[in-house]
Amino acid sequence: MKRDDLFEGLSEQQKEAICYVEGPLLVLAGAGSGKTKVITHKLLYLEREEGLPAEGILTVTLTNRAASEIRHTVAEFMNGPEHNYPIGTPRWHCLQILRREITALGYGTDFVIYDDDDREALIRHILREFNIYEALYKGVASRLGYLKASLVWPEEFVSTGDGFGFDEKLAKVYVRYQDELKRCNAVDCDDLVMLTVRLFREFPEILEQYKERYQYILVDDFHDLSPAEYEFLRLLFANRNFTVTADDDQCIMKFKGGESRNIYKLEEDFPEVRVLPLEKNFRSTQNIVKVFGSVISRNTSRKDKRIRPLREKGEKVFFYWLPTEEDEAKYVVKNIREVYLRGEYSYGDMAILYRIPSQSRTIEEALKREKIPYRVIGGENFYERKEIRDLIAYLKLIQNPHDNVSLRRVINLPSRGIGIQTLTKLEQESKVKGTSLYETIKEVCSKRGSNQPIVERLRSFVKLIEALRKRAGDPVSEILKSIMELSGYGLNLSEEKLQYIGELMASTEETGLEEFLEKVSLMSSYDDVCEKDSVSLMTIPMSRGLEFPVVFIIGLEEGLIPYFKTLEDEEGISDERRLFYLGMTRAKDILFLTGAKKRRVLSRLQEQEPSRFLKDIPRQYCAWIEKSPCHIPASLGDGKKPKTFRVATVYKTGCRVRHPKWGIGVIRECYGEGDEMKVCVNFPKVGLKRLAIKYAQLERL
DNA sequence: CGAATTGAGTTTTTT
DNA sequence: ACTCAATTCG
Repeated sequence: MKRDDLFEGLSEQQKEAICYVEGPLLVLAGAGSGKTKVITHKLLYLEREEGLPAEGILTVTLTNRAASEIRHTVAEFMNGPEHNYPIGTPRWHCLQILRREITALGYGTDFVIYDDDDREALIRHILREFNIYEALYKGVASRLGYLKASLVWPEEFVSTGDGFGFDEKLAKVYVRYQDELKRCNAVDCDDLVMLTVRLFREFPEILEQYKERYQYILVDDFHDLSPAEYEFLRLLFANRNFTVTADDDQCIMKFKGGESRNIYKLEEDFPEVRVLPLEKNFRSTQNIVKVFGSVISRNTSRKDKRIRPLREKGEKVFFYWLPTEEDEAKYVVKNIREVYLRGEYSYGDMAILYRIPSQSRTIEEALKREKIPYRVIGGENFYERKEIRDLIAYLKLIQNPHDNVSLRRVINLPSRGIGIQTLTKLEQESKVKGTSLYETIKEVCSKRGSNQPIVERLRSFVKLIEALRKRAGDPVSEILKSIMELSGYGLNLSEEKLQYIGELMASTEETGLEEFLEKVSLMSSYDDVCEKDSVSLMTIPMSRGLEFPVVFIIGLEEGLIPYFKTLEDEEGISDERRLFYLGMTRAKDILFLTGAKKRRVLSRLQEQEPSRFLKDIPRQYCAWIEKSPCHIPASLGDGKKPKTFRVATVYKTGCRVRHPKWGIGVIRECYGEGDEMKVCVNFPKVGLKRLAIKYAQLERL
């Protein structure tokens, strides 16, 4: 492949960013300016032109999705299969390092990873033990996560705590929690980064080794890294060969100290860093750029950047203000249909974005009614289902029987007659002896003479786990089968749940146990977004890094955007504005904004005010339509002629028909009446066809 | 010990 | 309105 291919279609600024290798580089990139492209192509450039081995280039992304996209593009350019080059999220990289080096910190290399659920379970257990109001566990969990992401170790927190009340208790819980993890040979998700930093700090020779290995470092979405992740990279940055891309306007992860902290910190830590702006917006039409540009410009304390639209004016941005949320849903669906019938876009090109997950319900109902295919991204995660998590707990226990959290989860699943009383006794004993629960149970069982029924039950449980552990080397699907057979789990499970389990088995195929557990625990909402031809629904943060030709943002009301919980300080409003901005920047061609006057919030009907952010939008770029009881006349402007489609008696737009030759298709448009009616039908394999009902032998489905 | 009923708390976003 | 957890009864 030629060098030119690498630069095809790139702006001068992008090329410059790619070729600059003389020192650290910070690419300040506006939305839609192709910053991920810079990262990907720079990786290829370094490999091809600078002669660096691809294994020696550390590439960091924020999401697994972004990582696999880069991996995929790289493979494409190299005309080869996908390699396991070091491309991944900070956690993924840290995990790779810890698997090799963690013994230095006193853990075993076969440590398990606790996900958020496990963490919560453990915290609840500790709270109960400390006699702290157990319902606080959620708050405690998030505080602990925050502390860890901020790189505050338990012992540090004990000394910095203000010494009274809640923080003191929290410190105690934190210490205990961390101890317990180590005793179970487990790390939680935040530990991955925190422990790697500790490893690098305490063992400089290990850090040296990795600095040598990674000759160049590429970081995408640098602005959203946690302090711990920043520190992890800063340590590796020491040889000063790195490129990071950042946009403070898109920063939506809030960590202490404000939005562009990472960017300022980087400039502080590496004063020689070169800053290169990326200002051209390739993605959105002029109107859209003008609209989101004027919204974000109201934020103070941001790095000044221009965004220059490259594209044509495009369609105006639509705004609808409607009486109720049901009307809003209807309008959205109606417009989806209209845009779809115009023929340029398919359902997969459209996305509906909202602030909180519960907003999806009304929209979903409307879409269902109209039979429009859709998918909710990041909704019910497959791996969050109870039955799946139960089985995963079994798997974790097989890998590491000292994992108390998983043991507590499965010991009475299915019911083995081992209840809380027994468990409490066992826990007391194991606390005295300082052994894991599993060891304690084994000990109890080995005592001869005790033939109480309860001991018998424990024995059969141990027997089960031992038998399963013998299969630990099998592929996961085999292990799962054994679990089902030997444990009797699933004997009285619903057909539906069994089906999910079947799906789980099918999805694991030949994967090994360790590999599988790692994949699961690092996964968040990893859904491939653009695969099927259906409308995507998701929260705005979920949409980060994606783009869609047609975007709807719903619920543009005070209390929702900006969300009422964030209204306390100026900082919160800025965060919300960035969030709104992020959502709008996802749109390529058409952007719809909607809001409703009446909405159900927490089961009560509420009167809503239009979002304050709407005031920042200059009307000349919009078609502004307010249909509310207060009858504010729509601002005139040319708007778009409302496209109405004739609804025929028998054949309607959107319905499915079968043609003898072309098979099944969808009617996109109808013309004329009665006998004279003609329809425009889209056949998946053949394309758009115009047919007269009179002659074509169509069959309505 | 397990099932059923009642009651409380809950919806901000993510790795 | 809905989900999750605790309590009480069998």
